Amino acid sequence: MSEHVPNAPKPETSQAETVASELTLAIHQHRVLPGTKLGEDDLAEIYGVSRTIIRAALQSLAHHQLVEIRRNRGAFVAQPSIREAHEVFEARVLLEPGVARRAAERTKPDDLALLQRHIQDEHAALASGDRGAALHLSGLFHIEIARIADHETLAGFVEILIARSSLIIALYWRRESALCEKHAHHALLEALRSGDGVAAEELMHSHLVDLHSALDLRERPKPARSLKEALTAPDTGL
Amino acid sequence: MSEHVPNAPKPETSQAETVASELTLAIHQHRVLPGTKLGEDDLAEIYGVSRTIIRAALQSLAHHQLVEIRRNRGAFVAQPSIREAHEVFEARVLLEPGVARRAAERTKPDDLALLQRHIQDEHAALASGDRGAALHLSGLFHIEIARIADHETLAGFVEILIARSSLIIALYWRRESALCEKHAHHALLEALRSGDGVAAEELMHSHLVDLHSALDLRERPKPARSLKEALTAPDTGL
DNA sequence: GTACACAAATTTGTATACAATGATGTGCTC
DNA sequence: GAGCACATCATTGTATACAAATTTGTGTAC
Repeated sequence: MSEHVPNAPKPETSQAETVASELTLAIHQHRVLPGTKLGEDDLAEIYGVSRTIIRAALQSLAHHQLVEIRRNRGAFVAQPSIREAHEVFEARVLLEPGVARRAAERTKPDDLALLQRHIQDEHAALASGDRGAALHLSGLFHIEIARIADHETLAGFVEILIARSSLIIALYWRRESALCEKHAHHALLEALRSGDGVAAEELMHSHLVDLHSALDLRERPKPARSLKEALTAPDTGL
Repeated sequence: MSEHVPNAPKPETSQAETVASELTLAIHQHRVLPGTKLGEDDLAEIYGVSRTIIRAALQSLAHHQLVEIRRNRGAFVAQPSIREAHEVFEARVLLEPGVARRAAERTKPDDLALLQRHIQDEHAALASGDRGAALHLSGLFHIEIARIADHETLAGFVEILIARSSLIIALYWRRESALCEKHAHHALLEALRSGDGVAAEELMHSHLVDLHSALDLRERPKPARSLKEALTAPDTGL
C-alpha cells in the first residue's frame, strides 16, 4: 500500500510538483528575488530532471502568478506592481478576516499546538537572523488558519494571495519597520483558542491593515534586479 | 499538420492557450460533461497538435479545477462534490457583491453597452433552446462586471468561481426551475447605469443566493456519466 | 568611434520516441 | 464454472531531438 516515506522510491507526487514546491519555497524565502530569470536548462541541471518537468513546474508557478512567462523569452520571478500590491492586500483584507472567524469556530486542540509551533519557529528564525525563513513561516501561519477554517476554496485563494504577498514584501518592505508579527499572531492564536470568532476577525483585520501600511508603496520604479533590467530602468534614488 | 485553426498566421497566443480556451468553452457550454475522460491522444488528434500542447492545456484547466488529473490515469472533467458546490457559492456570495459595488462606481458607457449586448445574446440563446450557450453568456456577464470593477486579482478569483459554477450547474441544476436570470441581470445593469453601488451590491447578493438555492444539493451520488463510471456508482434515482 | 547589419550561439517551442504504469483479456487451477 | 496469475494492450510520464525565435558577438561602413 502507501506508506508515507519522505524519500520514497515510488513518488506519490509527480516530479513536477516536487520541483514546483522547491521553487515556491525558494521564492517564499527570498532566496531567488523578483525579476530573476529562471532558465529551463539551468533548472533542469539543478534538479536533475528534463526540461519537460521544469516546464510543467514553471507553468504551475505562473498560474499562481509567482513567475511570469514571456513567450520565447523565458520565465522570470514575478515583480508585482504597486497597483498589484494594493490589490493583493485589499483582497486579503476582504477574505482573511472572515476566514479567521470561521477558523475560530472550528479550531481543534491539535491545530492550536501546530500554530503554537509555527510561532515558535518563526521567532527562532528571526532570532537567528534568517529573515527569509521567518517570512515563510509567517505566511504558513495564515495558510494554517485558512486550513483550520475548513473551506478549501477560500483556503486556495488565501494561499495564492500569501504567495504573492511574499513577492510584494520582497519588493516593497520598508526597511526600518521591524518584521515583528509575533504579537499579532499570538493574539490571533489566543482568539482561536477561546473560540472567539469576532475577536479573531477583528485581529486579523487590523493585522492585515498593519501589514499593508508597513509597505512602502509610493510611486517608484520596481527594483528590477539582476542582468541589464536593473540598468535600463531609472534608479530608485536610494 | 496544422489545418485546424482557420486564421492563425502568427499566433500571438500559444497553441496551448488556444486549446485551453476551446476546452474551457466546451465545458462551460456543457458540450462535454463532468466525468468525461479527456484522453491526450484523442485531443491531440482533434486539435491537430502534439500531446505536449494538450498536456499543457490540461494542466492549465486542472489549475482552474475544471479538470482533475489522476496520476497515470489521465484527465477527467471535474465533478464538484456537494460540499464543493456549497463552498463555491459561499465564496461567490462573499466576493461578488463587493465587486459589484466597486463596478457600479466605475462603470463607463461602453461597459453598459457591452453588458446590454450580453443580456440580449443570453436571451436569444435561451429562446433558440441553446441552454449551454445561454449558461456561458450568463457567466460572462458576471465576469464582465468583475472586469469593470477594475480589480484584476478579485476578477481572477471570480472567473475561477464562475468556471466551477458551470460544472456545479451541470451536475446539480434543478430541472424544474427555469434558468431565468434575465430579470436579475437587467436589474444589475440598471444599478450600474445609475452608479448605485449599494443597490448593485444588494442585487448581486440576492441574485447569488437565488442561484445557490436553485441547486438541488441534497445528498446523492454524483452523476458520473459516460463509460463504465456511470455503472460502478449507484443510480441517482431520477 | 559610433551605428548598423549580419552571423553565431543560446534559449525556448514543439514533436516524437521510449519507458512505466494501469487496464484488459486469456488460460490455468481447483 | 469461479477465481487467480500472467501476458497483452492501451495510455500516461519522461526524456530527447529538432525547429523557431531571441540574444549575443563581430565586422564593416561612415
